[in-house]
Amino acid sequence: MQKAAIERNNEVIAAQLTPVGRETVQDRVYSELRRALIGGLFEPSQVLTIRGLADALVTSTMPVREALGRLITEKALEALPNRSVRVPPITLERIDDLLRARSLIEGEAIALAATRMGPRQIATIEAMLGEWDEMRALKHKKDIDREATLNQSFHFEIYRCCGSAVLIPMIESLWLQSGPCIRVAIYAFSEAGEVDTAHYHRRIVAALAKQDAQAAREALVADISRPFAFLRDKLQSAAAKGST
Amino acid sequence: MQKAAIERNNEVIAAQLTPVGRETVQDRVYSELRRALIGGLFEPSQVLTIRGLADALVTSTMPVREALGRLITEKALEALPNRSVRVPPITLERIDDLLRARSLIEGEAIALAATRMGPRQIATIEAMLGEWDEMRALKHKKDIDREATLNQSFHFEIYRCCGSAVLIPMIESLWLQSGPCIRVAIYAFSEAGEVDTAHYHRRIVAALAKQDAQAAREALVADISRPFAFLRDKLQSAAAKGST
DNA sequence: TCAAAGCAAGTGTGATCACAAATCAAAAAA
DNA sequence: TTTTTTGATTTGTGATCACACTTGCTTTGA
Repeated sequence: MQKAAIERNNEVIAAQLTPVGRETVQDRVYSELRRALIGGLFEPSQVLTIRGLADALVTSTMPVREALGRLITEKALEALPNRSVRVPPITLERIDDLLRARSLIEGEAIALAATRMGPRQIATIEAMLGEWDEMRALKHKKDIDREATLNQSFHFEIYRCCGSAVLIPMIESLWLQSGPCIRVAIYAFSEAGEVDTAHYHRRIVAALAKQDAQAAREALVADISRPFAFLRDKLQSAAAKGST
Repeated sequence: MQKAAIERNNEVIAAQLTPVGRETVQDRVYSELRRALIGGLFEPSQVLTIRGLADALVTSTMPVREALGRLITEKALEALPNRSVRVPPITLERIDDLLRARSLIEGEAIALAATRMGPRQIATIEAMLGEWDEMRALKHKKDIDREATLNQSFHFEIYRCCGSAVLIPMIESLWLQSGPCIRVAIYAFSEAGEVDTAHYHRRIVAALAKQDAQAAREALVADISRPFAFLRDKLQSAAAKGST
């Protein structure tokens, strides 16, 4: 019986081949819509149609409708009584609500991560800090998308260390919900003279390196509060102008 | 022009008729599965098939598969690599993880509610306390389902007062995830001599009546910790027995 | 001129079918 | 007896179709 030999041979093969995976169309549609939502590619209050998205993504309606259903249950999209779906509109209450929830949960996650990150993980996020500086050095083209992606990677690299399989999906859901709001603020930021995001990230890294959970939490809250505060002011002044 | 008269007539009609609503089949399937999950009707690790559920619910596969997809994104169900779906198995880590998340978020929700509940709302949950006592008075039949439903109503009546449209869906998601676990504990409770749930609820109501957010948070954490702690012990002793 | 009725295009929902992958059982080979 | 292979059944996925509801526009009537 050559069972052992066959087994060994299979292991050799497995070591050289990378798993091809078996992603469904629905998963791709879902991921794509997620990406678009977090990245703020859709505007608040914009309505989405199944057939429209299916055409844009070059598939049939079936994967799209299931992906939309999933996004609706995550509150990333909103089902109108007319059965059409739209990205939720921005309101003052919603902004405050989202910021409070994010501070609470992401704060907890980073506090947990602070006690669990080893030098290996710290090095990873420090490298991201460097990457950020690099990007700012050749700042002639403001690559907002790249900035947003890097920011996201930075945060989730940390959250992943919190060791909670329950908190992380909740954080993802919160990013999904605040994506369209945030993007509005990001655009405004880049017009109104850029604030130094890297500074806030450095504070976070410093706190994590010292394993200071409380400081990390505070630094994080300061970081995520900025776009919300900015957006809040913008909305309030717009409302004031509109009412006069 | 009799426009005003017609308008008035329509109002009269509207006052007598109750809106018929337009719930889709998918919504009903989703609600039903939610109810079953929170109520612990499915066992941890149990696998569910689309066609099986469709037969059980007497519909076609279409509404079921979309409902399942939604429940998977909420982590109420789990998608296996084989593409079959099951209710997530219980592990020690998961229990601790769920309890921590629930304490954090439901604690925050009740703290917010404590400052926002008026005498009207307090009266409502006090009435539920009374209903509980009533039920315990004629305790000859242990109606576990009714107890669980009442417990759920009690908690969500409070949470609804927190004024956060973001936190409440997260809490619902957490109940969905802990439902199958909790049920195991509940059954064990009713065997092993019932602990007085009403006592914990009374503590919560007392704290809320005094608008004492911190006390309310602590009382709540004590309340929701019990089944988790019980389940934790049970699992640990089972593991100890299994390994010897 | 204007409001209401009627019509047409568009949209979501559910059912059914085709196909590929997985699972399980029986049969064949070692 | 044990392992492998083969075949049948089950299952999830995606496409397509039929139907009902909504929406926006045109036409009709006052």
